[in-house]
Amino acid sequence: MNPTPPPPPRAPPAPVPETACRDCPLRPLKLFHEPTGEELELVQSLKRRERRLVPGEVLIHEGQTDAPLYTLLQGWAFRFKTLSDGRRQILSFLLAGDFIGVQQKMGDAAAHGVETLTDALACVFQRDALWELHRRSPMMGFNVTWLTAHEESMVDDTLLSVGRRSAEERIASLLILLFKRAGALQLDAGAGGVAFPLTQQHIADGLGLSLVHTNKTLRKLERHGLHRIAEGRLYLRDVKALARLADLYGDGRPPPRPLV
Amino acid sequence: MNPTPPPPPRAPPAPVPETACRDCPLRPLKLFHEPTGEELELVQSLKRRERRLVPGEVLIHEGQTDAPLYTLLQGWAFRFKTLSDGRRQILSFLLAGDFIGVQQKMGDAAAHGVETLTDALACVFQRDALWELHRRSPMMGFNVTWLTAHEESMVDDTLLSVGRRSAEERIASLLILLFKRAGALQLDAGAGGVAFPLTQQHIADGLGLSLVHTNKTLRKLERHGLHRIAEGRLYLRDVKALARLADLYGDGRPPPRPLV
DNA sequence: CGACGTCTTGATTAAGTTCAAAGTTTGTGG
DNA sequence: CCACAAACTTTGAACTTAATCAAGACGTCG
Repeated sequence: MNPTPPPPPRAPPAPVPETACRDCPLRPLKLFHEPTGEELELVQSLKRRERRLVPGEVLIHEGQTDAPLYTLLQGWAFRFKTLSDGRRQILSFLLAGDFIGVQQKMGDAAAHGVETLTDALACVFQRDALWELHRRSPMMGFNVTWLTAHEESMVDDTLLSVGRRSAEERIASLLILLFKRAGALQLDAGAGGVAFPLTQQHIADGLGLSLVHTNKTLRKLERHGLHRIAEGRLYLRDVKALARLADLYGDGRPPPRPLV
Repeated sequence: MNPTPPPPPRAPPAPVPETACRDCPLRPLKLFHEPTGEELELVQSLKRRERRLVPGEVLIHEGQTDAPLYTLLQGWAFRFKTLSDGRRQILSFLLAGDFIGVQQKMGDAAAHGVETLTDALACVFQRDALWELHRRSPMMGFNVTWLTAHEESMVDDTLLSVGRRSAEERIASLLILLFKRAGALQLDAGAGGVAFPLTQQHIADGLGLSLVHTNKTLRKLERHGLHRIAEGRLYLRDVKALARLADLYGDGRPPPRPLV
């Protein structure tokens, strides 16, 4: 079917100074709820350390039993599952502000792996942070539920794509969705495109397509002037046409969401 | 691509006596956590009423903005999304004990529809029950997060299937998974098979396949003696072979989970 | 330079879709 | 209890999309 080569290994990260939650680089983005001082303190108290990662580094191994909780502070990553013969499906892409590891419910084995696409920085929380969050702040607990539900609805979208959209449609919708997410995180909106660290293999694995067919479809859309990917950036040339292809409805800015 | 005919309409349900949470028919199944008296009272206080449903009835419409929260007490249902030309993807199947509606985050439009497969009974909760649950019982809030994460991990599994498994493999894994879930809910284990209300169209829509190909693949597996579906029941004849096909690992009983 | 990872393209093949048509089961009303 | 309609299942045949196979081009890094 569709095996995927093993991820590229690289040198381990060097130690770095820590960021205080109150100085979290993500807060100024007004993409998130304004936390109270108490909430900030609570999160800070649960944060164990930071972890700096290089591209292709595995944050959580499939089947790992003791994975901690993370919040991605910088960079891109993705969640994935693999079949025993190597076929891989990327379940979702993770960007700054995404919460990682709620799925491996309590002491259970991680049902999916997490790997970085770029250099990245992640907050590491102690294993019982999830419970502490709920126990000590119902609001933060509620936020975690919200984030988890939000994450699920992104997987729902992908499942719709992979199950029912053609290759062209899948790619169009992925490009639009990632463009929006990445755009929301960078100060200057879409003008000069957004950073786009995926290889075609990642796109293929995220959409249930083969590498070759992904390439051909991507080229076709590009030839028709719908988009362009160059030097690690994505430019949408004809959002209308892409949206039409993708059969995407909603377009409003995403509502503010919690940050843990 | 793959349009789906509209769901069959039927007469509206008649009013019925309500069930008290403390007499919840699901509790005895020891499939769920043992709730404290307080928790039971809390849930009871948030429960508004019950809703009895016939097969093919829509519990939540795609895009509906004021959908309440439900817990499915009896029967089967499924969550789905539809493309504007009618192609439909079933996102997950819902069985007794499943919590419905967490995804439509707070006052937002439901991103997916929910429809029954059988006669069903659902507990209806007031709209702010999600928050009340968190606020008044961190443990119940935590349970909601757990359930949401669990639900996501089921979608993850389906995405792996639809993205990377062949038709045979997809069907094998769906049959096994549903067999386990349904089996866990009926007192007598798999001996005589489990109730199985899906039509081939539902299987197709759940696996991203066409109806015709689903039928052919199903027949093939049946001819090879792997399973049998008859009179609305599913019998697994060769679980080993099915599991091998599906490339399924874990087999232990599912851990007890919360019931809200 | 050579090795490796990524992208690109053409040719061939296979899995799955679409079309068409019967056959079967189930529910309804007379 | 029968007749009929509707929904569901089954099968064959033609067609299409996407996978697989095979090479080559390009770029980066040691």
